[in-house]
Amino acid sequence: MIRLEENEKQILCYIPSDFSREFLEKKIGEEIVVKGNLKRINNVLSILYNPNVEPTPTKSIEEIVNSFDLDPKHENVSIAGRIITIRDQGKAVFAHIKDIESRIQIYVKKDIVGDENFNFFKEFIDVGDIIGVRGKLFRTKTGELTIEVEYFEILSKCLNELPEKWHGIKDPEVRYRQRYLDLISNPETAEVFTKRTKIINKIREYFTSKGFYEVETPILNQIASGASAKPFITYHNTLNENLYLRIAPELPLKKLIVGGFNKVYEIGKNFRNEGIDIHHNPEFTMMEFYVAYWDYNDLMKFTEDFLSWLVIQINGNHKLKFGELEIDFTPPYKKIKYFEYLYNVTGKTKEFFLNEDNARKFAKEIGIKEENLTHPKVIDKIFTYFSEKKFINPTFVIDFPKILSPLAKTHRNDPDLVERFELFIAGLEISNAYTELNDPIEQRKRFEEQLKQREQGDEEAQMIDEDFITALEYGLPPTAGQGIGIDRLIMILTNSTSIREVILFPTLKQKQ
RNA sequence: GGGUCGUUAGCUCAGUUUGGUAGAGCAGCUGACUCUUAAUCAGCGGGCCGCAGGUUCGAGUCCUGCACGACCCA
Repeated sequence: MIRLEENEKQILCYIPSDFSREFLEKKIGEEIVVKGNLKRINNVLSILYNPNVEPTPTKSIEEIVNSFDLDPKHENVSIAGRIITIRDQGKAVFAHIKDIESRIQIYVKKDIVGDENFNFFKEFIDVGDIIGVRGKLFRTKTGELTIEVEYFEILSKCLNELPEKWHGIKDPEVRYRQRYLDLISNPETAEVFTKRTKIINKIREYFTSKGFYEVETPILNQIASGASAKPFITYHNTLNENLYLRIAPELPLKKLIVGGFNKVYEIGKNFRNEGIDIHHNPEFTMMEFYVAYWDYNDLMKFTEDFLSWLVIQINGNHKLKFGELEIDFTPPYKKIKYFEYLYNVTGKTKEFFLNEDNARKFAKEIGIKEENLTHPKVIDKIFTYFSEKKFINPTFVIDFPKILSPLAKTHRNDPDLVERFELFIAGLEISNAYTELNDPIEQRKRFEEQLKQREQGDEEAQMIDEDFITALEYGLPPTAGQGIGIDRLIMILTNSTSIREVILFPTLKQKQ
């Protein structure tokens, strides 16, 4: 269907999604100025994108809905948004207009807008169009807040049909590839992503109130540092060298503590060249923060205060549902010692697991393929095997083996351990933290140990970063630092069981 | 990497067991209706059945391969 008609001085047209020049030429009548010149057709099309945005919205739909909850008193308002439903009553039309947060009903009455405008509305305005309206607020007899339209204008034409109004978009592939359709047609999706923004705003609010500086450190680096992960490699033309996308911002942030910042944090994307599943996306949002003169005990206290505050802000109380689970964020959170836990579930001691032959033999017995793993990785696998999905309420697993933690400070009471914890919630690893290793001589030894593991085939072992060691040589104060997986935290706070449900445009394979 | 499932109208889905003219609801189009809200009523149009092969007189349906996606496992 296509129609080009003159309405006063405007030319309006409906363009089907499969329109072509030939199609237009064939269909356009002789009396119409457009003759198939492509430029001219574009001019006609440009009318669809009206540059005169009038009426300009005075308030968002959300603000109007919230501020006129009881008696709207025929207040005059202007709003704009996308039409999602139209109910034609003959000489009056009801429609709903929405944006990301809210929707409101409009009432277009022939008596009020006049015959010509009313006919124009019925003829040319479709579900999906973006329109602006001005009018008086009232309540219908069923009590719904509604705008009685006095003036309206089409602001942008929707050339395709919207997804079904009742079921929305279900196909996960379409939801991820065309997220805008998901946001338009599925209110639950819109809620998750507006909540995501609110959560991140609240995090910034909290850290700012505690005296932290927010900083930005490089994404492009000569060395991928700060975590055990495979990096993405890219290339800079004029420098003529390969660069790595960061896998963590840890080392640059610690350099800022050397520089005199006492409290810093960064929220940003990390990139890890690894598999994709419900808990992993190759690019994901990480928060890291560092505090001079704190240790990991201070961090645990801080984390309890911060998380329980955040959950109240977002959820209203400390208990929230996650899938089948109920999670209680009331502090204090349980602390479980790494090797104590392993002893309780296996009957084997720290000394047993720190012996490589024992660890490998044990791993084999429980069905872990250990042949291609380094000793630290074997221990890590064993711990994961016994702890996976076990810690539902927020739980700190503390005092990790030193050989798993090349950047963490040796435990004050045990040379085999480091002062490190991971925070688990709903069985997910949400956070990783430690008292920072600030001895440049020991840091070099730890890096050299990593190099050995790399030579043994562990592609995730960390690379030596000489610049970082140099920074440590100038003196890193005693410091504690923590990383928080923001996407996973948002999953828990929005009851989303897949990471793709909290990332607007998750990584997908190119469609052929 | 392995397994299971999915891909049919713009959208949500039937139809696959047992091969035989491609279906519904919503959306769209035409008409009626000045408080509807999954509006209602009457009528109409709409398909590369993911792609490529194969079996068959005949394939949306059976077989093989491929693509993309979801879930589970490693």
